Amino acid sequence: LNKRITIADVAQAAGVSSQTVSRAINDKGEISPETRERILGIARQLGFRPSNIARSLVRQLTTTIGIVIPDITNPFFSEIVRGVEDAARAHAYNVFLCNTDEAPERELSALDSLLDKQVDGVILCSPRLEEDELLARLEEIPYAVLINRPAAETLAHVRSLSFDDRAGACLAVGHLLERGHRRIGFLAGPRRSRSALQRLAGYRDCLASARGRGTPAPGEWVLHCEPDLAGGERACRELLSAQPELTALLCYNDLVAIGAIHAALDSGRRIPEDLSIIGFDDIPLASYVRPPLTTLRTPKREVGAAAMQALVDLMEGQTQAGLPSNFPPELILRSTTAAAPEEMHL
Amino acid sequence: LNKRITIADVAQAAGVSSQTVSRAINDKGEISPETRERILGIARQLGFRPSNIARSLVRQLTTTIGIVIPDITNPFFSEIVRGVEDAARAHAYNVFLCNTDEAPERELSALDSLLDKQVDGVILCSPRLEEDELLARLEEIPYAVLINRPAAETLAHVRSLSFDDRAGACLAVGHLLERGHRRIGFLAGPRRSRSALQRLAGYRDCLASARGRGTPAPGEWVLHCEPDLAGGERACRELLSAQPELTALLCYNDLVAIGAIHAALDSGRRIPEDLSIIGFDDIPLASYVRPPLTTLRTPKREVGAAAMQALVDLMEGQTQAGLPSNFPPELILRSTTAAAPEEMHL
DNA sequence: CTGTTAGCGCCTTCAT
DNA sequence: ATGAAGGCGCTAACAG
Repeated sequence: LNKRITIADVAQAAGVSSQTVSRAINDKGEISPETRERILGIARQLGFRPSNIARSLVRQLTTTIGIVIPDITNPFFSEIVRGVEDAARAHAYNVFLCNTDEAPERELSALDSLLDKQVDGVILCSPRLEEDELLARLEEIPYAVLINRPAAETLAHVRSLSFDDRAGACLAVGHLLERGHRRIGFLAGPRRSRSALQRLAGYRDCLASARGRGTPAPGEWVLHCEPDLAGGERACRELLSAQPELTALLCYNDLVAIGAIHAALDSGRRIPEDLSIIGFDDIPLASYVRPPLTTLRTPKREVGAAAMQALVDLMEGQTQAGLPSNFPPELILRSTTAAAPEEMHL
Repeated sequence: LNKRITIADVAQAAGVSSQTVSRAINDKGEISPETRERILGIARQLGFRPSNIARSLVRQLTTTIGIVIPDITNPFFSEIVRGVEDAARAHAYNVFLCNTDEAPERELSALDSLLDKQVDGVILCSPRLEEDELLARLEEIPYAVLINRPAAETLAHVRSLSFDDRAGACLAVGHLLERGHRRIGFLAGPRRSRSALQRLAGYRDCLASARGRGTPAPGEWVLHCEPDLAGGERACRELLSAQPELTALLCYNDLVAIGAIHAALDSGRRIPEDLSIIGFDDIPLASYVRPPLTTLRTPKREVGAAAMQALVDLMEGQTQAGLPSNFPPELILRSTTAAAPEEMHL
């Protein structure tokens, strides 16, 4: 409709060169305060908005970043994204959101479209890409921060932050062991998820060391599943009917745990009297479910914010020294765990 | 590091003018198929990526849109955003995400930054801006779709989609009335939210008509609250202690309802025997909570997708005829509602 | 302190 | 079917 008004229009109206206008709006030193104010006044009055895309073209910087996650609908990721966006706003960045549904090819095309848009950096959350493909894409990206996936150390423009999933799983298993549980199952989440694998490793290690050397937990106690309510419900039903001797269940995340509670209750088990359940992440709803869920709290927002901060540091060429890169979960005791039923305590 | 490779580089390598390369990558007609293929081959081989920002500068189009919402952490909005993003991807748009925490000034600055980035359009979800400020901003935006806020009909570049909150609230109240409830409270959500006001209107109308002409529900049965778990919990506690005669509670959304269940259970009430509760939205967790929540399902993803489609139609100058703009909720009966206790049924 | 010249990478005329 | 000139809106690098 009404044509875009440019720096040249302002310049003409102010009777100066467009360069002077540029200096005024960019608050560069070399300009007299009076003319600066005068120009700014005229600009405002004309309704002038600098074109970021023109600016980006010359600066080769867009003050834009991308975040790619499996699914914004998952509370775990929406918390991370919130942390990222808050931090991004504080640094005057805008953020592109991309969902991939854990599909590697969607990850690829998300990264492609972000590269096309010339984002200054990207935050990649729980990538499912194969190592070589990930590395290939990472080479094209100016700066990247990976969440829950170690970065090749050779890449100076890439950083990696992780939740300490292994330690978290250990904490959970330790708690159950203390309460006398010995037959502990694990609803393990997606097979391709790194955090699922880490949590599995923590579960295995802790359980094995408690059972004495050379006696790992039976593989039948572990069942992979979709990381959502339906996945947890289905997996719990299946696992409990195959392994009815289990007295406790560690779950990949809170959604899975809540699904599992549902299935266990349906099967006539009482929680926690007959079956203890521990979740992972401590989503806001965890304490509102019945019974309130014992879980491992992961600092989701903090990690999101830290990822953005790391990205900014990377982009500004600052040092990364001293910034934490491994975020330990915290055990939150609520009401889904109790002493093991009919079990010899020590 | 390695300099960006441009259309000119490809042109040189192919021994043609950059114009020809441009024609090749844009698949314009006027070029021989052979040279086109040859150029495309060279481009691929050189790792050429067209610069979207240069392209945007000349075309004055960015294939980018923005969505502004109160909080991505709220499952209601994350579902809408997911619908938007899916549809956007299908149309080759990227989407900027902005959270406002329902703060009008944050809405303003979100819109500002989106305008600076020259998005082609924006989807504004549950805006809290005053009418005049909203209109002022809308004028600067090329195209906009509002969700849950009627647009001024004079604005040809703006469309509006809404959930039929009023009808939904009526449905809920009707269900409760049928079950014999007469003293029905409403945990009404944010005072400034339009959908809260609509739901309140539906609640009032239906209740008043049931109680006979001229006898509206007492104002003390309504309490506004934050639209989250803690808000619902607190408000329920307060409302029940002030109005212990209530036998049913309609809640602004599922989060509030779940918080309310928590508070009601804590106060010693049984649900649904002593108190019936109805939520709004049907978030995924609604059926996993104990007792499973009776609620009104709003088509969140569909509305998100419809909003994006409407925006695309607007941007492409297509007609909007026949597209729905009012989305009715559906009553989902689960286990938090029952017949009113000790009440004369009819 | 201010203005001029150039060019970011691409596409839209218009020629050829 | 292809090329040459010009410009999208802005800023860097020099002048003055």
